[in-house]
Amino acid sequence: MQKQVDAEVGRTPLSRDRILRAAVTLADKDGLESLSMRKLAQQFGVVPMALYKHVANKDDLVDGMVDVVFGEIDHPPSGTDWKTAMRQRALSARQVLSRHRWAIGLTESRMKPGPTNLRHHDSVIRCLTEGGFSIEMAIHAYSALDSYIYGFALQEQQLPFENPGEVDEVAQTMLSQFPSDDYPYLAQTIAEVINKSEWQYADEFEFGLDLILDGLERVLVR
Amino acid sequence: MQKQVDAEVGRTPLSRDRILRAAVTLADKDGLESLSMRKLAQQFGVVPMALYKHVANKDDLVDGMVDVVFGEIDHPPSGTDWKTAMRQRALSARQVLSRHRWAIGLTESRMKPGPTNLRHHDSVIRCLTEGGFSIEMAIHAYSALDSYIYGFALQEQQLPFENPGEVDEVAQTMLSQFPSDDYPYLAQTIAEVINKSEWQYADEFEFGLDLILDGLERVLVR
DNA sequence: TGGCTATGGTGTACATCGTACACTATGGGT
DNA sequence: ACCCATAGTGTACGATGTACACCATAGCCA
Repeated sequence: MQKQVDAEVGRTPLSRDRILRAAVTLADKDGLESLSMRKLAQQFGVVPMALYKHVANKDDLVDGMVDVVFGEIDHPPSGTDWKTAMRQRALSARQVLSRHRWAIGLTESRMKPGPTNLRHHDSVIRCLTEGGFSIEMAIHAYSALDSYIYGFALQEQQLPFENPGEVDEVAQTMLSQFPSDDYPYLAQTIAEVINKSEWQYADEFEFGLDLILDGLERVLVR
Repeated sequence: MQKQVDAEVGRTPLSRDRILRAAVTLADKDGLESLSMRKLAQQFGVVPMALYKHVANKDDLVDGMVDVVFGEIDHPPSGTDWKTAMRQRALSARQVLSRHRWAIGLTESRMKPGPTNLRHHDSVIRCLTEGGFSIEMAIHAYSALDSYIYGFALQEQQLPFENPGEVDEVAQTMLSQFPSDDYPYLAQTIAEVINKSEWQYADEFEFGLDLILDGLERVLVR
């Protein structure tokens, strides 16, 4: 009987994996805020409580989603020097985090990291130690790099514009909003941004990244 | 009549400011997750809807809370070189963010920054340009530093332990949890952490911070 | 002095959420 | 032929944000 319904609706059985994937795409589209068990269940043509056979509760769901996202980040490739490997990983991480902007503040999950996470950490530390870092220095380096990466993603997420095209417009209205005498330096900065057309915040990423990587290299060889 | 009630209960009139402060301390105590309009209203012995005379809705409330928090961050002090000034600001920011851990992921508020925020930005840019940075370089520097600061706070917030005392314990259970053959480098790292007693993640902050500051100095004088 | 209106607090009501709990159908193993 | 683990259903409850209509007060102008 139920089987017939399933067949009619063209329903594949649920699974933690399918649920997590659907949840991620849903969050990508509408934000995590508006992701509810009910809407998620609807995606599968299923009653909300059905999800709870595969997921302990909403927190568990979100933990799983975060794990999926972090699984998308490339490991530092082997076969190159640590610097380009870590650089590549950083770029991948930024891409992934900007694809799943909702995941950024959410790393409470990592209180109990999944295997995906652990494997990634292992890869990174391996890359660094093989590149000549002591364990202690590797910790320093890893912490510095990831802080920068997540922080950048965080800032990028909360800019008052979404597309590069909007930058000028937003900047203009900001300038007109407040008397530039109140915030002279800020006003000058905004003017500069308007001036050099095609400025994108995303381009800032590599500047800071290289600052850190170069700094690490310097303390390494010392 | 109402006045009598107010007097009996010892009630001062509400105000946006009082509400925001109460909300912040409440969030500090129990986390933002469990901050509800009802609980907040209860703090004042008032019905939930009363708050809406001073606050547009919960988003507006949170925006206000974030603004309060960012107002606590020291501006870069004038009268010193840019490097120590910016260093001091960074330390202050970290302190504030670790005092209000809930505020870290929440900067969607800054989509419409309050005056507090604008004034702070102005201060920072001023500090940098007076220190010899071009506007373009100041943007680079500001972005790099703040990305690092927020990212570090984010990471710190989501560590699997709260007090330095727990570090060893957590590390031990982690080590025993997974076969160290699966994650050899990670295992080695954890062992190292256990080994050097009194390791605190907080100490990592200054390493990365100085990495960035030194890097900035170098590109400045170049 | 008396009444008008803006302001701020009240009460009720509703939609939406996460999820506990009891149920039913199914399909594989004995 | 039966049993039982597994997966999906249905109903129900408490909590939450907030719309809307209401009322008390205080300050103002006549």
